[in-house]
Amino acid sequence: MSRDIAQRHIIIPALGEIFRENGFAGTSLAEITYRTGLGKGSLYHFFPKGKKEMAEVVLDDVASWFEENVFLPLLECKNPKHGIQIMFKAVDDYFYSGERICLIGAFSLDDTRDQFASKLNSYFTSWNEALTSALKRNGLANKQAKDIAEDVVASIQGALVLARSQDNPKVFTRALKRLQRRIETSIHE
Amino acid sequence: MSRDIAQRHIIIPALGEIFRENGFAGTSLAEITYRTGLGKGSLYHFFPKGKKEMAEVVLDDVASWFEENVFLPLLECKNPKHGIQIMFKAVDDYFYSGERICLIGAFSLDDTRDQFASKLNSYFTSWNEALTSALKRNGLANKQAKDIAEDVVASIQGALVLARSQDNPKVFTRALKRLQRRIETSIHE
DNA sequence: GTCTATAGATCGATAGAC
DNA sequence: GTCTATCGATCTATAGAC
Repeated sequence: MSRDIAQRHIIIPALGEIFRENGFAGTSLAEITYRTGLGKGSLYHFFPKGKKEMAEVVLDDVASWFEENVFLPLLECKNPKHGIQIMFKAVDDYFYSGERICLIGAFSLDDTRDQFASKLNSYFTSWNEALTSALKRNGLANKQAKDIAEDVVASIQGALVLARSQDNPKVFTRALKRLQRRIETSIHE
Repeated sequence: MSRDIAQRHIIIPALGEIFRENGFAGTSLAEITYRTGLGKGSLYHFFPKGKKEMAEVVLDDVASWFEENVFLPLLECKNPKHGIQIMFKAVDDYFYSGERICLIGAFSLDDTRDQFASKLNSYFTSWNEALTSALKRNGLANKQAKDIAEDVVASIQGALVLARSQDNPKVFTRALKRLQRRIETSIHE
């Protein structure tokens, strides 16, 4: 790995948090300079296309984390019930039990979406498909599996919105428990 | 009503759509000038505190629409099952069956929240409490009513996020139907 | 009340020294 | 590679003519 790429990777987590806090339009290069400790010259050396490229790299980083820690376990776990357990644990960890928002969801709401449409779309599509697959391997019919998967993925997003607006992370953890119970019930009936 | 206040009310819906499309940080006075047809002089005449005051007035407008069309029916409808029906119809109408986002939800996700915290918080709290009340009057126990209400309010937000990210409003209408069925089932068991 | 003109700050991005 | 200096554009907000 070249030093450039290595250096890029070092600041990606910081970039992610800045975009989370301020949104895409609300994030300035001045703040990125301040928070990363890198001057604009360095930033443009690593990200020649500027702020948009920084966001793209962050979105790719989020997607690959979920690929590895959520979608793959759902798709490949030998015991699909265990795959779903892994998903809920990973989701709880990733969103700091409700104290962190979903960058993909946030970018989806305003016209920021149009600049990153395919990345945002494929994130949720992959999640939906992976969870549907795990549910079907648990014995659910195709239609019901799709129904529950969409419900779960949407509910997680909604719970993050609600937890933020109420400044109460427990809204999120309560939702996760509800969803786990709902899946358990569906599988066992 | 003074002419100032009347004139203010005329442009509030336009302001709302602009903030919905661009977010708070992404909305410029230049675009507001262009879309409303009012010069900056006029805008600052009606909203002396500028962009922030415009957003506050829009948020109040959203809140009062929901008070009248969603929360009050839930709280006061003689037949609480009918109140819930009214809620789902109003929600479907308000969000244009999934083609419109929730401004309150969008403002909640990034640091915009901190500027409007109490308005965002009370919107969701009121919704939650009104729906909980209707569910209890349908015979549900307090705990279960609170549980379902939080689930429904969060799921609606999440479905709006998902519908936008997938550019597919049907994700939203499917979610509304799921939630209606879920409530029906809870009440009748 | 509504406009134009513009202040003063900040924006994203670039240039060039080192 | 990283910095400082700076460009031109755009930002919010104000001033003042009408």
